[in-house]
Amino acid sequence: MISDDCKLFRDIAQLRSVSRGASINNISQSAASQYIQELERKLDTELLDRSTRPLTVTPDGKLYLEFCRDIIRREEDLFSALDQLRGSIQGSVRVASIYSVGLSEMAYLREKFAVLCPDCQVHVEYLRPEKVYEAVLADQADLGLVSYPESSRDIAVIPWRDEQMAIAAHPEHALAGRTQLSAADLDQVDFVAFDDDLTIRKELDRFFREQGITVNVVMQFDNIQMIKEAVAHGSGISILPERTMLLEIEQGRLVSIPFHAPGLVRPVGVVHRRKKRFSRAAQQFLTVLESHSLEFALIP
Amino acid sequence: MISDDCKLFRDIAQLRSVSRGASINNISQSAASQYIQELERKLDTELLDRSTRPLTVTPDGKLYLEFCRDIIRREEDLFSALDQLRGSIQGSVRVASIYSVGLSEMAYLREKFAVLCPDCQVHVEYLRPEKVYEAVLADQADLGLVSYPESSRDIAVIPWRDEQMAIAAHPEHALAGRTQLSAADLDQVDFVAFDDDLTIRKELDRFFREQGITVNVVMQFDNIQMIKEAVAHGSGISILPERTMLLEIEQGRLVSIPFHAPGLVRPVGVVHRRKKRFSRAAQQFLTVLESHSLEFALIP
DNA sequence: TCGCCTCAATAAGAAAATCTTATGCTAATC
DNA sequence: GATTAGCATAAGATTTTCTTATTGAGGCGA
Repeated sequence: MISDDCKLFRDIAQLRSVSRGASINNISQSAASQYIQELERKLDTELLDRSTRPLTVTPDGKLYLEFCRDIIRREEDLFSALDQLRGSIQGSVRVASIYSVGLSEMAYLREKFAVLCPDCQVHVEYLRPEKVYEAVLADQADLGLVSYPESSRDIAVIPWRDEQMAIAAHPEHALAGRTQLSAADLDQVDFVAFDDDLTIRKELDRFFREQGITVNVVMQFDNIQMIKEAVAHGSGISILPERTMLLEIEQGRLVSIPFHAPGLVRPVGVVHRRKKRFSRAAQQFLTVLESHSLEFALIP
Repeated sequence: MISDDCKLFRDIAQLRSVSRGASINNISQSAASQYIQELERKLDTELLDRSTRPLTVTPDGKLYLEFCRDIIRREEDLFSALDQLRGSIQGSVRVASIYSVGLSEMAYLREKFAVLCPDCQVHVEYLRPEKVYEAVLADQADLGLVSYPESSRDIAVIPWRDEQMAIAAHPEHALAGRTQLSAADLDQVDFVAFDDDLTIRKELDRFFREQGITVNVVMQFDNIQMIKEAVAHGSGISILPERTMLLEIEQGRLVSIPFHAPGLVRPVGVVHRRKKRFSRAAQQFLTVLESHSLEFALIP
């Protein structure tokens, strides 16, 4: 450490003895003597007056002693500041999430995390999907929760869960009473869709094509919230991750109709910067996510 | 210097480049790289994030950067403080003198010194002879002016001048009219002497003995001032360094009578601590003293 | 996506610094 | 003036630091 030399000088000056200062610092008397001489040569001054015994500290030496004490103090401050920073960084995880991982689910995740890692902190920020990637890339978030996660050179993906999709319909809708629907039932239906540049839209389009049906896209939005609003307003039906409708179903604003559509799931994953080591908190949060996806393989 | 490492880190962090930081500090890129790694190992943290280009300073690195800047600043402060101290010490000389080096002569010495060394300062303190030695030994004075200087283990002597001795008499004294006296003229005269533990007293006693005369010691004092008072009061004659009487002669309170007494001089010398190096000012003051003793080999 | 360029990391060994042991020298003390 | 304790010095070993040469990786333009 930078202050080792300072400690040696301080001890020698305080004890007024080269040899005792040396032994305290676990070096030979000779090494200490040579060190002091070298120091005096560098500073071009006399720090200790060895013509008396015990030696005395010259005025210049007193200045230098002050300097050394200061350096030692400052290095200690640095260490504690680093410790604190390390603690707070290691003990915190910043999560950027898309909106559709709902508030209530996130609250549940936080609770489980708090049990596992009581001294840690989670910061959750809800962002639009592309902003989630940006946040992760810019190291503004340690973990990103996105649907249809895509890896790239700088982004790695940890799959989290595949969300079951279901029909979303207004309670009064013609299909609302049905307990089970097949794809064929959706042919020519009024449909509230995702924007056509979104992966989920492409997946649904592909699904319809495979099933040989066509839907009548009456509106499209770039987020689930607006789609649910439109469906609740009676503009048409839609296909959404079932768990994202739970609140509206409970409120009687929507109904969900299960339907058999193998492979029609929305994958959600965790994205993170490649090469970045996870903080302790981030590792714990991942553990929570993992156990959560097992626990609620379907709908909680 | 202690802050060399700090400078290297500061430059690397500021320039966001290991290689440029290295070249600024005149070391190879490799050395700088190894240094940073060693530093990170010691602090057990990552200071620079090399996964991006140009590299970025981590939060820990920013803390360390602050630390480095602080150390650099403090070392600069130390240097300037040392310079200042050195300047003020090197530019000052503390002189301890016996009283009989008169005020007017000292004023003259100061003038000559001021010409030779305009940025320097002299501190003169008048002390009794034994106190002069003490002051020099205790490093409270750089130079001591004493008569009959004695060297010892810790005290070295630089002879300065031998002061001519003359008879001091009251203007009305029987001998006052004489232009030249020999020792025989002093036989049985009333004499104001120095205390018998003083070297000058012993020297005079030896002189009288050698000349085969006896004086009648009517009073004795440990300092010239009192002797002059007694002589001026008419208590008797005395033998004093001629130059110490100049003021009283001018005032008509005393007369001095030259007399032939080879070997009867009062040596005055400069004493100083052995091994102690003279400050620049002290050296200059010695030069002044030397040239002064040549200039006024006798009485100015 | 492929070179290309720049920059950092690493390897190996040279150079320099620091340290140790052994011994000499000096202040302090009696 | 002899002894003791403590600092300085010498010589050489050890450790650290540095350099050159090379490898590996990010950034960038075609």
